[in-house]
Amino acid sequence: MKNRPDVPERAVAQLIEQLGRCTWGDAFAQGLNPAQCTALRYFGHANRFSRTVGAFARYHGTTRGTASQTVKALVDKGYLRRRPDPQDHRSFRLELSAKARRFLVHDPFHVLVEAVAVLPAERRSTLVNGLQLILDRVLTERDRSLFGVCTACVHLRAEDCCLNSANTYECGLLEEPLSEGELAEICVNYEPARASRRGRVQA
Amino acid sequence: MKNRPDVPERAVAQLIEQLGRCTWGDAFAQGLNPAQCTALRYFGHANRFSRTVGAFARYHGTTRGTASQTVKALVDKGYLRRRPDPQDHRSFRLELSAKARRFLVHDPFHVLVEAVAVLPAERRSTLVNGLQLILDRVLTERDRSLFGVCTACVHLRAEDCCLNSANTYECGLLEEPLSEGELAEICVNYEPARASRRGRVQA
DNA sequence: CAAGGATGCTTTTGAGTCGCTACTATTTTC
DNA sequence: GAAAATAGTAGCGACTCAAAAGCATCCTTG
Repeated sequence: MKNRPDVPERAVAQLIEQLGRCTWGDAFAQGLNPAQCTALRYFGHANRFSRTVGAFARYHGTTRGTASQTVKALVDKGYLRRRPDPQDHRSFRLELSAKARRFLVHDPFHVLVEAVAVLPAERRSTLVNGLQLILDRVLTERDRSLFGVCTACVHLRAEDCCLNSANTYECGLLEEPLSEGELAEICVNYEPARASRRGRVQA
Repeated sequence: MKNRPDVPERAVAQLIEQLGRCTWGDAFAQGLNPAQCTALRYFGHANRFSRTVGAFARYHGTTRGTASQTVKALVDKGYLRRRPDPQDHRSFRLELSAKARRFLVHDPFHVLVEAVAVLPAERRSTLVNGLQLILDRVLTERDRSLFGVCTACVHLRAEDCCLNSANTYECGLLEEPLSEGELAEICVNYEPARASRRGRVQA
């Protein structure tokens, strides 16, 4: 059968596009549109500094106006609750309702997750690394914000002062303490720990 | 920095979603919308059996009606030419115009392709395999058509009859000869060569 | 060969998204 | 304090998309 001659980068790109498109199409299922599904997933995994309209707009690569409409729809439908930010009175924090959490359990997105799950762990690991590299690169190219978890962020400060088993963390940028659980949530202020972000010189 | 505890399939899925979304947003660039960009790319890589409205509709996971509109817009703008299918008088074959080829050269999609290109070839290879597996699985789950190249298709017949350097190919399904160049194009009649497609029993 | 159904495609229609511009309110900077 | 930056909202217009209805052609089956 003549093993394929080379692995053109084209093929990877095409697969990514089609897979993306695929997950996109699911979303009309439960009366929510794709943007709204993405938003719910986002607010389910974003840390407390990032659960705002603006941060979601950046994550989704859209305008604040559009993001505002998406969020409004979700609030009206009872999936999100908004409460004023105690520090910044222009801003609102958005929280998932129980209804939203229930939705996420049956998220059609799971088909994709399960499809990934059949790969052996090692395989998944290379996938994650590869995709993350590609994503970082593309986002940098477009001057769009990166999003990532604290454990890979340059701003994370771990203060294992006294006991070594119960060390505390904080965000060096915002100077806010971080609970253990929050370390795995994605953040709008993420900056890769290793200097993998090229360019970004001016402005 | 506490290396990450496990590689949850969630992460892969999330990356795929974000990357997909990312390429989606580009597309407004040149006066074309995302669907139209995808269509141009599709018709640039689909083989002659698959350059029809219906095949594109299946590829894109949309209705023929919607696909028809997309194609019509591209024809009106001079990106696609349609000519009647000599065999089936209901159908039309769609061909890229020179304008379309020029567009594809500057396709914003290339940012993604180039981002992929920085990975070493071996890495890309595992990426392709992994993503292909995921995609096949997801598409099967949704009862959607798979698309793939002849070289990986069960219908390919290679007839290296006389000279071994100049062997000819044909599609066993359509019983049509295939040129060497066509082997790398994607086809709507693709069926994976290895029996990797589970289920699909009835109808 | 004729009837019925399947297939390929188009058109229309209506709901709904998205991005743009303009706007208010709050915060920050100087 | 005034000016600039930032968070968010509101309204508008362009446009997508899916659904349904319709037409032409092809294919079966008697």
